[in-house]
Amino acid sequence: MDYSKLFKVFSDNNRIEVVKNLAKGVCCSCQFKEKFDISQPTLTYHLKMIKDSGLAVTKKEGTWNKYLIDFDVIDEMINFLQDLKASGDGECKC
Amino acid sequence: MDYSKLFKVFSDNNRIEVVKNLAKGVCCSCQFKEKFDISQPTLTYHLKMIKDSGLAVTKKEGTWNKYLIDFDVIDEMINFLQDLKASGDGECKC
DNA sequence: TATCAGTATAGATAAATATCTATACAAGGA
DNA sequence: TCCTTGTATAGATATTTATCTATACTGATA
Repeated sequence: MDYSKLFKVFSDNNRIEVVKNLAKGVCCSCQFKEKFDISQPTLTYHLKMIKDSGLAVTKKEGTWNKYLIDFDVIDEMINFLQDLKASGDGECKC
Repeated sequence: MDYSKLFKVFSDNNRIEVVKNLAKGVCCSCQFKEKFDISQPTLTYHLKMIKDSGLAVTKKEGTWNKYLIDFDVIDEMINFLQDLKASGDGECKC
């Protein structure tokens, strides 16, 4: 699990919005076009990045290519952050 | 709260390691030097970025500048991801 | 089969990023 | 007050990123 790749998805505000929409079930590019002020190739670029990180999977249905969030991966991110919290108490050990 | 800035902190593997160390209470730069193969100015650059995101605060003690993780901010990130999960069921609504 | 709609790739580019070396600043101690 | 140590800034640079336009590919349908 490459956490840097995963967290990088959320390092861009356009991508955060794309992911939020995917999570809500907006899975077709056609629906994004109305919502964002970015070109179709740029949207494809972001979707590919989200897919490559492991956060989404694709399902081809005829002409449409559906992107679906893998909620287990979000859980892994949450676990990562919770482990980080549990690893210390914030006190300096110097 | 600028989530893109916050998540960007974790988009670089060196920074992830720095944050992990900070969380464990390794708060002085001197201790990082032995652990990482990066120069002192590069480490300062990463620490500044972590601070600017809000994930850490600094406390000057004489010559030393201590960096301390704000665990509440990690909680906010966890909440963000949990809200994302709660926002849908992964089913396509097209 | 020719066309159309949806999607992806190629190529270009401006901006951001991660890194370095050299230098400056700041606080404590000889 | 000068030196040392810890830290930050300046300036340079190679790489990565986000974005675009133009083009290609892929299925469905007339």
